[in-house]
Amino acid sequence: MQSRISYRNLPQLFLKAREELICHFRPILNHFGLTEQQWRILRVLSEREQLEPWEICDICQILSPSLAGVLSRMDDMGVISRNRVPEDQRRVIVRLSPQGSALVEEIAPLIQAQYHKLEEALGRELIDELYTVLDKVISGTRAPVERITLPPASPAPATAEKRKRAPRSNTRATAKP
Amino acid sequence: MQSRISYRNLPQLFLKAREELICHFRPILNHFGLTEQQWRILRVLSEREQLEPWEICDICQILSPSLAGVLSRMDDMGVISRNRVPEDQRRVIVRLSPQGSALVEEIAPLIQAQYHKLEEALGRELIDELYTVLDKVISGTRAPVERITLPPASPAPATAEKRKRAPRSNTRATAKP
DNA sequence: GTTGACTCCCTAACATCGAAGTGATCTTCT
DNA sequence: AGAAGATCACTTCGATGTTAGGGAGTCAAC
Repeated sequence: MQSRISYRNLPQLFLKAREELICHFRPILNHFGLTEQQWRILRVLSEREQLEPWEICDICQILSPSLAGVLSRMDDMGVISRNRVPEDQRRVIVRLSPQGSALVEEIAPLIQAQYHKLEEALGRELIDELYTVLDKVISGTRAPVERITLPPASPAPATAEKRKRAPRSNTRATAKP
Repeated sequence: MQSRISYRNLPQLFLKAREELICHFRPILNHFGLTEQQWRILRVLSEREQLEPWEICDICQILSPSLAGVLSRMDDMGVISRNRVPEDQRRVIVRLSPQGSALVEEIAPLIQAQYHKLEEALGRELIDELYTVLDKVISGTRAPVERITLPPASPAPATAEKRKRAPRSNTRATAKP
């Protein structure tokens, strides 16, 4: 039978390409005890002054449940502040603290420098091409992608009980003595 | 001061673009109780017959610690088999089980169909462009990217104790009674 | 003014990521 | 043979991704 997929795994290629880039920045962030997500938030806050959580979710590609923990930790670190909106007690305003601003000022030049190195290695053209293509994929200015219809549910394989590692074979052990 | 970064956040754009694609496939995989990583592994195994864990890590962009758990669960599900290499008891061979092969046969046409819809919406040219650009980024056939040198360690902000949500303001509460 | 729908942020539970480290096995050198 | 070093899968720990659901606040219809 062998029903093959004629397309290369696109999401996977994205993952690989992204890793190829991010690996040049990760050491910088680690150096300051920051995660990638935390930096994304810091950077956006430094450009937008104040944001609400749902905006951060949208801009930074972080799901709401993740963001709750991330913001909580950043608050504890003292790099951001969270305050309820008086008019609507459901909403929250997130800002950089002075500490947070200082941190961004300290890191930003390093990130900028690394981007420059990256551009030198990859070439200006490729970088521009990247921005262009990625924007095309992201912007919804195109025909909506149809969803295929799914067949009736095939029962999911049984879930686990106790997991075990690959068993050792006794080939050698029994042969030894 | 305001040391700005003149480059748009490239890793983030990758994330967004990738999400824009993967969101069309996630429902299919969820329908069969599979995660994205599990499917990546299944797909690769269906093409390569047998692989060792480190190869899967490399091909599927999964870190070794993650893979341990993933393979363990997939083993429990009965879709793969793990066996030690007799000649080298450190190594492990991973294969599809008959169940696993059947599962791939069941899912592959759906994935293929969704790719087709995707190509219809995005356009053949864009898809091809994507493959080309991503490959350029991935393939090491270019000048190595230099690493900037890091300044001496700035002490990481203090870590957390107990986290708290954004405090409720009492504006309304105190004004009410 | 109370109910019901809705929005927003949050928690819970589980899986994965990312960094660091462990144990067992194999290889090489002495 | 024996010791040092390398390899490989695995584990540990804290943070984040994903899915599902809960609690408080707002708004509109009744």
